[in-house]
Amino acid sequence: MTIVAFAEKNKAAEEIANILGKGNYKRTSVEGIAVYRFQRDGKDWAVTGLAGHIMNYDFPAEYNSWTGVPPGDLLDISPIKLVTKENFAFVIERLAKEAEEIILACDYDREGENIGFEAKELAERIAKVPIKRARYSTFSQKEIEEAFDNPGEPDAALAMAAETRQILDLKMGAAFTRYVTLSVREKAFTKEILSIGPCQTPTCGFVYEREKAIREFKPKDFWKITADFDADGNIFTGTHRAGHIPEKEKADEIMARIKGEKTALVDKKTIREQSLAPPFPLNTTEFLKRASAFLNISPEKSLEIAEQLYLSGLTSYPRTETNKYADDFDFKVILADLAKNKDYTTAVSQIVSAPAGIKSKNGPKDAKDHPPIHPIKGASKETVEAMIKLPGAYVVYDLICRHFLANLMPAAVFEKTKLEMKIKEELFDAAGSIKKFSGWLDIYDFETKNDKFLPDISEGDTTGVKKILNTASKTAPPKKLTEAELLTLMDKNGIGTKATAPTHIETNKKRGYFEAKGKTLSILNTGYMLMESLDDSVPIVIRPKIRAQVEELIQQVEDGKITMNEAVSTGTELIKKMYADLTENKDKLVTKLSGSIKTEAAETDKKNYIGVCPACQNALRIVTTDNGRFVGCVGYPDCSQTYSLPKTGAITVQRTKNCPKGGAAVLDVGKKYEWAVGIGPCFNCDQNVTCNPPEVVGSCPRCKEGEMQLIEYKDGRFLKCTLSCGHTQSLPNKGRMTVLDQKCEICGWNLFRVKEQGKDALEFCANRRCKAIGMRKEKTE
DNA sequence: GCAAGGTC
Repeated sequence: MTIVAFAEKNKAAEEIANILGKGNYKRTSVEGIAVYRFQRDGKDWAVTGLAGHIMNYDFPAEYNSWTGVPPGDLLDISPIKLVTKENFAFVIERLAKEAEEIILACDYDREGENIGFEAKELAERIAKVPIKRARYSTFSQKEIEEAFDNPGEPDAALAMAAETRQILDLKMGAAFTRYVTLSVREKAFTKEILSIGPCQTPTCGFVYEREKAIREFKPKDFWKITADFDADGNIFTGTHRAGHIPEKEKADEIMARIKGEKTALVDKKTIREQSLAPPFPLNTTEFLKRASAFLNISPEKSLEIAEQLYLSGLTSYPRTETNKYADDFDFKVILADLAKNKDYTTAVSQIVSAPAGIKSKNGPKDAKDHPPIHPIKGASKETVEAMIKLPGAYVVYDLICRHFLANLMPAAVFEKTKLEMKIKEELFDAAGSIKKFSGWLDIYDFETKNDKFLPDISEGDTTGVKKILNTASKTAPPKKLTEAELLTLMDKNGIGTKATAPTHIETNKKRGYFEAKGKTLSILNTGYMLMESLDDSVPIVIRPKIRAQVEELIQQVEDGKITMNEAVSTGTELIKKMYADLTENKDKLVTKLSGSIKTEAAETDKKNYIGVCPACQNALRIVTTDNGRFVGCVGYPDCSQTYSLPKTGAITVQRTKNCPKGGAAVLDVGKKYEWAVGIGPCFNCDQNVTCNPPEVVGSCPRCKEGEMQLIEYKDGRFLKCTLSCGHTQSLPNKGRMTVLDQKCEICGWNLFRVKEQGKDALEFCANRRCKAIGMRKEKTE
């Protein structure tokens, strides 16, 4: 008989076997899954690692049909739990047969308890043996031994808390997703799924809120007064104390008081040292934020790289909330190894030779899960790239190493100088900053902090005033949300976990709700329309509150205050209420979303795409029917915006031209003329001369007042006076003709250049009344 | 086909 233990993952199982077996264990394999066997106190032990959850909730098969089951019905039925990783289930059953006792040894948290219960459920189908729980937070000899010497009882409440989340998330996600997707498909053809979820939707909500703030932003005027001071040729700038002045009169008053002043007084000078502490050790969220901000790598990719670095033994486990090292953390071995990389040698020797010893600047979070992300081994760029074939592998490794080193280095020190300058009675502020001691910044050069110098002057000194400026300006709209900011918002609001935040961001990208351009996120039309309609109908869904409410129910289950069933039914009621709000506003939702989907389709149909509908912001495109053609909105029938088009002639939409009168687009009709959508033919327009300036070559030799204009038509070309004197002149009809910038020295007309195929190009004056006529210059190409 | 959470 054997004592069987289940850990959350293989790596943990091996650690446990190593510690409990005192380095003496045997690795066996069942169904390709490692089982570690060893002896302890005369007993046989078997430890295996699962792979996170091995079961998952789903609806019974008869509810799989999206069209056959009204989505709302999903809220009234109970999902069932099914095994998703059969090979692990097999190993659990196999080990249960030989077990005299089972110890659940997954991570010490809510999901870990739940994963243990999955193993428990499968094992209990096979054998009735005592099932215990080993609780540990680190893989130290002492903690592991204690955890397995005195295992406790499994915590059903904790495990059921996770179960509550699983059921409520599935119900809400499935019902909402099916409903929105199917409703939109009634009006617009799309194979895409429009998903809604308790984490992904608030995540999109953050991007939407920022975008909305940008779109609704109204810039405000302000004035700013600055002065350039001259201290013995050293020029520095100060800003008037009033800062941003919203009223022009006020700024003008100040200017009037100091106009023409040539000297200023150094009224006050303060110098203080400011130290900048190194960053806390890296936890997952902080790591993802920095990788995005410094390296421009998406959270999803960063986590994937960190996972590979971890599996290759280069860095530690990448999923942790902790940003504090344990008291007995061994920095020395790692530091010695890091010195192998020449980029780190100097920093390492600084750290190990510090008189006060090696000291970490620890953060406040100790989630008792894993140590902060840190390097395990020092490696060169070539080594890392040879081990991990992912773009960005080395820069991510380098970031982790530099962060680790920076954290152990002394604070940087800056000297901050403030000058209060007085021009008459008006106060101006100037600030300077000089790095006195670089400390950790030596190794961590991701954020550059440039020095800003001020001249060496003292209180009571006077300086010259070179110029005083009153600059009119406008307040700037908020900036687009960055991926790093989004991660912060998610973390603060409890949306997702350290390990899932990147997935939620990725889901939104995959659904076409928002996209990343470099570090910044931009909402896409579908995402904006979805959020806007949800904001109108079920605003709670796009805000973090929805997660918080479910989280509170879960917490009550965890605390044993309510049962899982009670929590599920309360939670389901909450979802039903939201679902009712959603269905009540179906029309609005569908109109906006189907319009946005059709707009995307129209935008890719370049030939017929016209532009944005002024009435509804969807797409305008050319519609051709048996009765002719016109420009219509994809939002039809909800939007009936239309424009007529000329009845004949091939139409080409000009992408480079905008109609100054506000036509929706400018079209070429045949090769004959232009037409502005919503305005009409360009030749009837008073703006035509501005839009299509005639090409003139010189003054009219007959009336002397008009200019000779080049007229080109299908069958030929000639010159015609722009005034009504009626003078015309023919031009050679063969070859490609261009009017040159160069002028005829005799008559002042622009020279012409004609190139016939197979012949040399000719440049000449075309003026029949010019004395230069006939003096054609040959030009070889 | 739908969620979010583990882990690979």
